[in-house]
Amino acid sequence: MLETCRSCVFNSVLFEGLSDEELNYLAGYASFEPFRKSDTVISQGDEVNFISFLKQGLLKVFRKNDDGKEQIISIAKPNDCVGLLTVFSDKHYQYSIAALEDSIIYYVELSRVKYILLQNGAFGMRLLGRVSLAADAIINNAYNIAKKNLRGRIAFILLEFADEIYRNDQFDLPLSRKEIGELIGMTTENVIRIFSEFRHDGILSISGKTITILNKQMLHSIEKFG
Amino acid sequence: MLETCRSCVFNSVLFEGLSDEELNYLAGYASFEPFRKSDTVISQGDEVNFISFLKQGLLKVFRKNDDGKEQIISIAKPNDCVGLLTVFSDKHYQYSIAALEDSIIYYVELSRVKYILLQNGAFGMRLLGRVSLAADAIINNAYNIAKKNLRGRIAFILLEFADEIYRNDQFDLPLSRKEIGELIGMTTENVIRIFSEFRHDGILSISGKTITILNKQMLHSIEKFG
DNA sequence: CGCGGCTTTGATGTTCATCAAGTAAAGTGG
DNA sequence: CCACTTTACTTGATGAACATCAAAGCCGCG
Repeated sequence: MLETCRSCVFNSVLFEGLSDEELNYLAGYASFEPFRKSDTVISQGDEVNFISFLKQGLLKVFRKNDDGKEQIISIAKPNDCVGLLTVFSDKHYQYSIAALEDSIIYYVELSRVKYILLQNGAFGMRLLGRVSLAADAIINNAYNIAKKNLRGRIAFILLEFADEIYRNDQFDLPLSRKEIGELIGMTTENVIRIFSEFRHDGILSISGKTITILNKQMLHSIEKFG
Repeated sequence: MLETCRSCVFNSVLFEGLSDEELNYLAGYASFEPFRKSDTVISQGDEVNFISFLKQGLLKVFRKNDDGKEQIISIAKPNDCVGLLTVFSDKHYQYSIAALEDSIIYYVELSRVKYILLQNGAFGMRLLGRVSLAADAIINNAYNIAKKNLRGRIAFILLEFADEIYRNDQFDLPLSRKEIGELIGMTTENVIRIFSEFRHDGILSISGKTITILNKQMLHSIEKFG
């Protein structure tokens, strides 16, 4: 298992700098699990026993509002440590997580991570950095989206899918129109309306879930000034 | 200095569990600085060399938008570790900080904290918990405010000042109407309009900066359903 | 005293959510 | 595999919430 771990991205992201002994201690109890599209990975309220790492696929992190509506907090992409932020602040997950595509998740026992944390201060410092960065990203994202108008928000997430997730100007949306609304805080109807608008303006070509970005420059300026 | 430190809240909040030796190592190079109302404490871009702790007073943490407008991220109150979140993720502050009231800030050298972090894993674990909690709080706050309507947002921050900061239903607002707008994402005009509305409805009594909450129950239900 | 920033109120227009209604697609059970 | 049900998608009409613009009084400060 050690060799596999050393070469796995999980290692390079989170566990770099650990000794072979430490890595073995973790790896011996590491595991992985495949999920099918739309499977539930974690339910709000579940006990936090593992650190989870998305090896392959795409997840949505979401929670239920007071009024019963779902709100998507973030999209996890490959090589993300899922829910790293809450692992150290709560014994129970405050969010649910579901697979948007077929996914593979690696687990390492949290108790073992904590054990090593106590021995190895440098590891703790790296973790601190990563947790802080993750928090910064979420906070920045939330503020950026909140201050944009609807067209700007749609442009923003389209560019995110194209540039950050699929690295291609044509891709299949892994989210329904409704879910997109839940992600960027607007109604389903307006998501559709603005998609149509962008299609009429020749910015997008849309066929069901398949999106092709035709005028990226325009999309960028809508995102910036929206 | 050791005795002072042991009894200081800074200690109980962040440095509990450290040995006398460790605490001395930090305390020997701790310092404090008083600020007058409206003084700048930290400027966006400053190098992060210290962990700062607000002993007394009130601060605003803010940043400039792309369009030049200021946006208030959070209000720091006594016993808060100011900017704890960015200390471990960046070498430079991404936010500016200014004093809303006369304040006293304690500093501990970051390099010394990091040195102890390397020696003492338990300290790292506590820090991780605190950083995660701070992030959770900011994220929750942002989402909660964003989904409220304007009356709900005003109710929310009035209750925050009354219950969390001043612990009194009468208090002097430390923020201008404009700053309140920057804090909860609305225009100055609408802040004023809703203040007036609340006054007419007998919920508040307003005299310049001095606010008295007359009908707290009403305010709570506006905050909840807004 | 006069200037600039803060406060206040009113009028106007834009943006967005909501409601309604219909079509298309995707599960589901016989 | 087909009828049936549900869920997703789409467009239009309407109204509410909110920003913007305008104008005037107020206050502190050099």
